[in-house]
Amino acid sequence: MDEQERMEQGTGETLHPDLISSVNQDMPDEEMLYDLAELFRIFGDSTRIKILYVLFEAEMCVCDIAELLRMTQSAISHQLRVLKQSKLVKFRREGKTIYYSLADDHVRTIIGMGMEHLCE
Amino acid sequence: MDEQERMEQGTGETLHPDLISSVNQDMPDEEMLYDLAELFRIFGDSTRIKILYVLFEAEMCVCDIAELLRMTQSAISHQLRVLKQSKLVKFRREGKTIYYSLADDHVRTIIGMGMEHLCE
DNA sequence: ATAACATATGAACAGATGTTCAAATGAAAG
DNA sequence: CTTTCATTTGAACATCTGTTCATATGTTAT
Repeated sequence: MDEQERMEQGTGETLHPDLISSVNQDMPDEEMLYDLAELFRIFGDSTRIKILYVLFEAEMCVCDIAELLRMTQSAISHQLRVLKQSKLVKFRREGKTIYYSLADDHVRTIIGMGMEHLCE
Repeated sequence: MDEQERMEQGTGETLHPDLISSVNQDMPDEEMLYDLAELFRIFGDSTRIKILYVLFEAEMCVCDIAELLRMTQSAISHQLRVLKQSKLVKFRREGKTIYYSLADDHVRTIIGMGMEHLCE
């Protein structure tokens, strides 16, 4: 076993102690990574993805979305609540009906990235 | 109910029928949207996000990652399996140890997009 | 006021998900 | 072969998640 091998395999405690302490310093704080995961978790449900996709094209009221996706209005409303809390959609009231739309262009970009990854 | 009522759209049928049929035609097929959601679901867990983040910096073996994240090697292995199946990480064997690394640059881009959305 | 309608909400349930634990591979060394 | 080490795997468990159902809120019209 030569010197290089010895460096790589370490002595017993850890396999690559230098690498570990080096990477440890560059890690963003716990909370940010948690928030990041939480953001992606929102996109990680096909009902929500469909809602966002549908809102790509136009603002829409709850019952429109419900019919488009052939789901109950309640289910859609629950998911819109999640999307609202994550600031991914916004809404405006017009009489009895409430129109939802995408909050900003990041949604488009993020979903676009996902599409690109799939089409390979 | 009579015919006149039916024609007048007051029957509770739909709020915006034209919009619905228009958007309906532009919808990608069900399966693609499902796959898209599934891709994002992978990013939607903080353990997996941390693993990916750590692999930004260097290829690493399972026990390194486990120590960096202060988690059991088993938990890490289970998650690496998920990431492997989604083609987000790749690996190579070198003796007893297995080195994992990012499969391609899409991972970086997608996570980057998420970061951008958060920092607003 | 009441009725009709669009949406929201809470509780409950089934199914999915992440971690742990114990045991099983698989590879190198003695 | 046996031991040791790095990793994988399966089952069990507790937690989380999405939908449904029934009910509540809020708005407009009668």
